[in-house]
Amino acid sequence: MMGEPLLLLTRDDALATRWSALGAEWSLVRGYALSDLEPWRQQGRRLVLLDSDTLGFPAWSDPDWRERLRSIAVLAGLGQPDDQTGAAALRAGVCGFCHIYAPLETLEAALRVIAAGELWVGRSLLSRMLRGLLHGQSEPRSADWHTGLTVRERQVAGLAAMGESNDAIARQLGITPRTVKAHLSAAFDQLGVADRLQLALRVHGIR
Amino acid sequence: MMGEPLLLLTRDDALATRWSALGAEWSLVRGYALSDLEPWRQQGRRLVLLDSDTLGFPAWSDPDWRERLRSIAVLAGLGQPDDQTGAAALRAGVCGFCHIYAPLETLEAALRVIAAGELWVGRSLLSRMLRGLLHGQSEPRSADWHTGLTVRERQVAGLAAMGESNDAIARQLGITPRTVKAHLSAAFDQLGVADRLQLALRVHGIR
DNA sequence: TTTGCCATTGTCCTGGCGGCCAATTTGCAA
DNA sequence: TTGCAAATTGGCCGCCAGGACAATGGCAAA
Repeated sequence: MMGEPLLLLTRDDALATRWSALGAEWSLVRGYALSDLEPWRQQGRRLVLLDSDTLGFPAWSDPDWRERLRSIAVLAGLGQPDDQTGAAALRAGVCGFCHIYAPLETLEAALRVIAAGELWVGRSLLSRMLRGLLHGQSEPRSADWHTGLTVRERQVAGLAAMGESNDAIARQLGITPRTVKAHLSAAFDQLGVADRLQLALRVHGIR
Repeated sequence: MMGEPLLLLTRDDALATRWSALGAEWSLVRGYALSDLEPWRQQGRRLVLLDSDTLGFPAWSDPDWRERLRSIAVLAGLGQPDDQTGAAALRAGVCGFCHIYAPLETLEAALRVIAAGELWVGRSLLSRMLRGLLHGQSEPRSADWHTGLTVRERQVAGLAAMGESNDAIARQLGITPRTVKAHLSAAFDQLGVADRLQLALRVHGIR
């Protein structure tokens, strides 16, 4: 039950619930704002899991980030782990990033890596970085699958794209399965896809 | 209807049918064996779309490949576009590779690129190459999602992972939807997944 | 030849998914 | 204040997917 302290920084209670299963390996502490980072570091803690989706903080390009993240190991959960955002987050000083709704096994693996002082970078960004090296430029492509979607629709679409069922999504978000279907339908229309598999392919940059 | 000649090299009639839609941009010629490459080059043709799945040709490590592929632009369709296979194919001299059942838009884009003398390399390989550079070694991980699957099951699983419906798969393979379901069920059991979305995530290296 | 794997197809059935029509509440902007 | 957009939920209905149970023919190894 012990383990290194891990700060879960998110305003999304559903997300915090999802992350709470990490308690088996780390001592979880819930945070709600960026200002929680300062005391965390001063207490000698290092590990942080950061939700960049619901937190509504400054842009990654903000130079303040480097100071905020100094000497702490932050894993950033991104709504859309694409090249732009991921690279920006890395430049800002995070030690890694992954999908905001990544499976717990992935989060655990990533946290272990950054806890060991390494970097954890998703395949997506790596691919684009290398493509940029080869071709001299990187195309944004599917980086913005979520444009036109509302916040809630993004959440639902993100979970659906990770293989979650409507009921599971409903439970995690604390809403009715019916509402999940409503948001999903809206996302389908917006993205021009017919079902959740097509949506998943879109979200993950396939086709 | 004109356009640069493109050699479709496959023994899989269903695949050839699928590829036939490329006829809008290129003058398609069907090939059935590796020996068709030789006259193709001698006629001054360059573009080739190669099915490495059903062709049953020598391993990519075979040094003959470089000679066979000399001065022609070959896009290799791989059953499993992973780091091992992709890298080997590139070393063998192909100008690019992609999923054997990649959507036509992807094939078209790839063919245009290699027709222009560029390389077309999937994100998967790039990611792993860079990961190898960062960590000193590359883990096989999800590279072998197809182990334990029969040839037919791989075909079906591959198509399902690209978002095709059972009926669509049946039509493309010339079999009954019922048979597709049989192969899919077998694939589900083998891979330990419950539905086609989970299978897609597995196939594409997510989770 | 027997055994076993693979490909193929059939029917029945259940459950989840997605579409369609409709309603309420809340918060923000004109 | 009067909208308007977003979030929420309800019911109904049709379809496809996947599981259960079962069968046949081909082909290769033992």
